[in-house]
Amino acid sequence: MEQNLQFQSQLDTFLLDCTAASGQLSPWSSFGCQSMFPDAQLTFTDLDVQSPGAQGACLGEAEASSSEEALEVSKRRARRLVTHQPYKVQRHAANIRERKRMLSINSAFEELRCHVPTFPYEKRLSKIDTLRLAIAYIALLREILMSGCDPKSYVDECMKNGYKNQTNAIWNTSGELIGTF
DNA sequence: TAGGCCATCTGGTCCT
DNA sequence: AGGACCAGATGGCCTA
Repeated sequence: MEQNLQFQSQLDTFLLDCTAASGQLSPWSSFGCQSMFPDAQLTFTDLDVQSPGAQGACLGEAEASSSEEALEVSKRRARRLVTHQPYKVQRHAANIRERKRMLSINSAFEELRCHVPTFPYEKRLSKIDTLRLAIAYIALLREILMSGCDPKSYVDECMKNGYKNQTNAIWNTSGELIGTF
């Protein structure tokens, strides 16, 4: 946990440094991420052409059926074009924020993994397995509470008979849920 | 080699 | 206006 905080603060400092670097784009791509813009001198027009997302957006815009929609789309585009001088800088800052956001989500997943029981030999739970197992685990705990039985004997009983909760998900600590929620 | 998982980038939308 | 959140696209890595 403490390591986490330390890492977070180091990351914050680093990210701020990158952003503050005289408004220039930092060479983030050299830090292991695959930048869509290997050339930092790309113009906005280049971005429009090269970005797959932008292509999709343009496609969607082209598909706007009604004239009102088309008008709204072109207005939106114009607004974008007008405010684009700092577009690259804004986009880069947004990317940094997004990475930070994903990091915080991932650290929350790590924390959740610590609370979901697995066997030591099991490989690291994926995100989706972590969520599903957490749901099943909570359901099990709830059932133990509702039963009023001794938790250990309840679990022993489950192990003996094969656990099947009320949502039809079969409890399996290897991260595989047989059946559906 | 295909499929699963993941990180990253991106544009859109909503909220403050 | 700017930030948070989201979902789609893409490419890398790993494993069966």
